[in-house]
Amino acid sequence: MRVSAKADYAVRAAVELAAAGEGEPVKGERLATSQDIPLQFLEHILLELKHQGLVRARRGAKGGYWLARPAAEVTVADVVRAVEGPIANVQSMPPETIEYAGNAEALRDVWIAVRANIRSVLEEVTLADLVSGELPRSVEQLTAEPDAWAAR
Amino acid sequence: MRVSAKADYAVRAAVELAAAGEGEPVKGERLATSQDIPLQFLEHILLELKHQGLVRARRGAKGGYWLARPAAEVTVADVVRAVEGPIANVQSMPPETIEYAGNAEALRDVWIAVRANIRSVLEEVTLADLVSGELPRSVEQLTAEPDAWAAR
DNA sequence: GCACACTCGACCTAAAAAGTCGAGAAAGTC
DNA sequence: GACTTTCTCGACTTTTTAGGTCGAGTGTGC
Repeated sequence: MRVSAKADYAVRAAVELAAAGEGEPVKGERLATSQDIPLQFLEHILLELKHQGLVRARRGAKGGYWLARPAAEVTVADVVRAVEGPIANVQSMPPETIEYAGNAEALRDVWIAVRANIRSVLEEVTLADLVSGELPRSVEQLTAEPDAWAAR
Repeated sequence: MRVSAKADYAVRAAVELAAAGEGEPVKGERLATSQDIPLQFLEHILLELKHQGLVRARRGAKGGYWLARPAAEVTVADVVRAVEGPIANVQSMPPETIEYAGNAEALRDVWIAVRANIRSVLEEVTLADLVSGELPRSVEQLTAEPDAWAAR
């Protein structure tokens, strides 16, 4: 139950693009240094984001990357899915396709519930929220509990 | 953002032990066949559960495994943590220890919120719930949304 | 035309996940 | 007390994924 470096990098790069606004394209190298991500690896990630239609790019002098849509219309879930595929799988299978034997039948519903709860965060937060630092109230409420900050 | 086969196996085996009740110990082989888990791999998992104090075991004829605590007092989170360590890490680091640069600062709070939401499911559901098939209301509500069953 | 910066496939390494093997040690049975 | 059963546990193998590198292209702007 972990977030890969790739997904983390992708979101951070996307946030940086969101912060840059509509003006000039941002060079890969600047994204790499400002978020401390290995450049070549980042370019692969940006390419995937481009293939998924989240990002656009132009080569050459004055080239670079920019968001294909307004930052307020791109959620964290969009970015994570672009590089990792469907969120929250069990053994690389979507939970709703799994058949559990006998006593474990109800376990499928647990994984479904977990996935729903993950989505409810990632699909609510947009890149614009991240740039402004103001998260949706439902998400802020979750981080408000001191318990949420305890390692476990 | 995926659940490993190991964690899935561990929970299923634990549910099977919960279903067996307080009577005789259950043999590894029976757990393996009833939940269709490779025996040798399962034995490693059971050993980890034993080391974490969730399960007890006895060797020899009439030997087998059983739960160390009543099934109603063991949550899915307990089992998952026993085999996978802390739930929901980013790049194998707990989210609260990560420092994000500049524009990505708020991202940490997002991961914290995700973790909190995962916990809120896994810490609510006990092995007894799974055996009976009756999940806590808060969890049932999550699975009630048709949207929760859509692959994405 | 030339420098810049993305494009993209091939490749690489390390670690983790998943699973197998086999010797040994405790528990019960006869 | 020999024997069988079943857990114990380290060592090993295999497969997959994560994470990262290289280098040859190709479009763009000046």
